[in-house]
Amino acid sequence: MSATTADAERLVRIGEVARDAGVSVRAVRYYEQQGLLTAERSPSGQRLYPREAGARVRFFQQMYAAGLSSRNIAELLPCIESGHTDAEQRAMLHAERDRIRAKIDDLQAALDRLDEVIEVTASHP
Amino acid sequence: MSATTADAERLVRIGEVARDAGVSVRAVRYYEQQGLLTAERSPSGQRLYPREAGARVRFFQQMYAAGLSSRNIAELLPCIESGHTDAEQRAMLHAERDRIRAKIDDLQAALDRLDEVIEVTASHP
DNA sequence: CTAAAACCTGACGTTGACGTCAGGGTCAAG
DNA sequence: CTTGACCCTGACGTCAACGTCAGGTTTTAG
Repeated sequence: MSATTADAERLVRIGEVARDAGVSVRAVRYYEQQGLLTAERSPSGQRLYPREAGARVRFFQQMYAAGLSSRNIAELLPCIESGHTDAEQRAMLHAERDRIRAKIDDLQAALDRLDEVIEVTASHP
Repeated sequence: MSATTADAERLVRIGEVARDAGVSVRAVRYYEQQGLLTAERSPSGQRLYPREAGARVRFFQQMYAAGLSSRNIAELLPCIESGHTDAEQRAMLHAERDRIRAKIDDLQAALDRLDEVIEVTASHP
């Protein structure tokens, strides 16, 4: 009830965002440089983030882990925030999805090969 | 029947291996440099490979795609060829298998997130 | 008030799997 | 015989997501 204008102050500094997301401070600055993240500045110039910043950074990590580049993620963000996509964005989304699917299949195939090796060599200690 | 000593001559040059495996000639030379591949040499110094070399290179590609390094693959090869492993090798094999499994899960999670975005934005053209 | 902890801006370093260029042999075909 | 197509050995270039160091300001704990 008392939270309409009062908690706009609930801002955190970069170190907390980094710890929250499990990445380095350097990484968070890098994301800003890549246009993935923006920050207010304190009078002395320190970055101030809303508390959701940590979750946002974890999302970046998830996308990076899936093989998306900073550029891809940057293109992805407006789609999420606006809920709207143009033709080019839809094409990108589908291409990335297909790429990830293919990669999962590749990984599964590689996993099977490794398991073969493990099984065969398990009987010959 | 006539193939006991006669087809040791069935050797191919690097370009054919590369085409066969779908990689660059440079890549094949790189694999040799990493100790993954050995080649005979013609009198003039050209590399000569047995015809299975293409399949071998495709195997490398599969492992690279799974995130193994040249070093990992190099450690893997003797396990395959000898069918024997020591403790360190078994540890590596298990570690890599677990890593790949975890990566598949990560990719699946990322895929789900992407699909969410695609589904949401599909209704808002 | 002071020292440690955290932040700032550059800017160069790292890593791996190649790409690419330089400069030069080799080999079947016409 | 010469023109391509293919091969050779270095050796420097690339790209992305940070790591790391330098040199300096700010915030916090005591």
